[in-house]
Amino acid sequence: MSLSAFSDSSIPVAEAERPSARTVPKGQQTKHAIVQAAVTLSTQVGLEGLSIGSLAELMHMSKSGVFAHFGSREELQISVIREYFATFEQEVFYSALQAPKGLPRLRALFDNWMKRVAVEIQSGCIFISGAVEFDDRPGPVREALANSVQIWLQALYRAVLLAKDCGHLSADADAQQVAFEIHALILALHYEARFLKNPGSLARANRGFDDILARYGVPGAPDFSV
Amino acid sequence: MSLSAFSDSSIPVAEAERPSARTVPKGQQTKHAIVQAAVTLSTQVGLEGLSIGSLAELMHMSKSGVFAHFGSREELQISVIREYFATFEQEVFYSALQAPKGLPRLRALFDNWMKRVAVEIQSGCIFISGAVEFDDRPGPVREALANSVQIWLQALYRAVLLAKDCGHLSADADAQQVAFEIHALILALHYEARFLKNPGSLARANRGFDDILARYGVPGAPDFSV
DNA sequence: TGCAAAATAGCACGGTCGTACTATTTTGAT
DNA sequence: ATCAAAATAGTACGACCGTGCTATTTTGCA
Repeated sequence: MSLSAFSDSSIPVAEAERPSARTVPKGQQTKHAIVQAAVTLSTQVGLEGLSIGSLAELMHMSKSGVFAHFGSREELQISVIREYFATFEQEVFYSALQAPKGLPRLRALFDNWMKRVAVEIQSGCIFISGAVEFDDRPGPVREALANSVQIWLQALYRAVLLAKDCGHLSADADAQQVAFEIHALILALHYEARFLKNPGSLARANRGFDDILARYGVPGAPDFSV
Repeated sequence: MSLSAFSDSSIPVAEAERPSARTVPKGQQTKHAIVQAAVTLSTQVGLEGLSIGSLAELMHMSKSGVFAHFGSREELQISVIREYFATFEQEVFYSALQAPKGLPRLRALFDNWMKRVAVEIQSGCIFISGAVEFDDRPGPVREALANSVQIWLQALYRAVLLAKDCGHLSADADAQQVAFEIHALILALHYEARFLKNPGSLARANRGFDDILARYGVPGAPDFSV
């Protein structure tokens, strides 16, 4: 009936999108759209708070319609983690590779990370909420989550190492220690800004990073003491 | 019937305890015992994961029996927060007041905190899990939680200030910044040790603290460069 | 255009949750 | 020992959860 032509809200969102690349099956398109929505939802309510019912409602689909794409809630959660990690990798890691090796790249890494967290102060971060939700719950979800984080922290660690190799950081700087302290700053920023709503947290995280560089940095290195 | 004399497991735990102080009503005793159990449970599954059913089972009581003491789940959660904060205050804060003012007391504060977190790596920390669970959920529970944390962070901040006043920390040290970075170290320790199970986290948190003191400490101050 | 296959919907089940209501047991002062 | 009050148990309700099952609709190649 012609009325349905006006009820756009009842149409699955994927249907409204450009079918950019042909030969890509419809189901896969909507699945991707579902995962995208699930990521947004998870940042707000956590991976545990993510329910198939609320996700279906958000997608204007039936519960079973959503469910069929994943086969289990765990598989949905893992898909969310993978998608979240992929965009994190893109926004923070790959985009920092454009900066010159050494200290500039390390700073780009941190700046990109800070940019993300600044947004996540409003929305939430799956790597942080997920860590709390799954620190005591073994299983594939926990593994996927821990794996993603470890990969990223390893990348950060290697960036510090590279900065040492370039002579931009003191040779006796403990790279693991530096990475740990950078991670610490981000976690404190998230905690104090998002939960406590303390003003000035962002500036303190930035200053903490500068202090680390001041401590281990080598005078004359590029991008030193900004 | 005499059989009941052997079924100790069906007796509420509070009944088995010494009724130390007379005139203290029975209900209040069991309520306290319930809160204690609820704290233990909450450290493991979070304040959100805490359910009246599982708590009742743990206490060998009926759901309604437990429920009646609080009137709502929120009130139970708030009781848990209060109790948790009270023991935190005792273990970390008050017990550090025995140390001399200034840097020694600040170090005692940090050491006590570290001692707690070292245990909570196994059990969990309500101030951290609660922050994630309630960062987006307004209400009395969130308020009770944020209040407790703010009080503690204020105490930490004042301890840094005092160390400055005593001349143990450089006069141009930013006390807020120092407190922020100390908090950051604890959060990173909890994250990397409890969730990622990275070895060496404890040592890195300790070393981070020493580095802070080395950065702002005044040579000749008591307890300097341990 | 037809038609199998893929995608989605509908429905039901068992489970857990918080909590209201009522009944029973236990407490403790007299 | 008595007996009101306090503490605890029993039961039920509606809501939401994940998920299995069977229809129905939609897709996209022949």
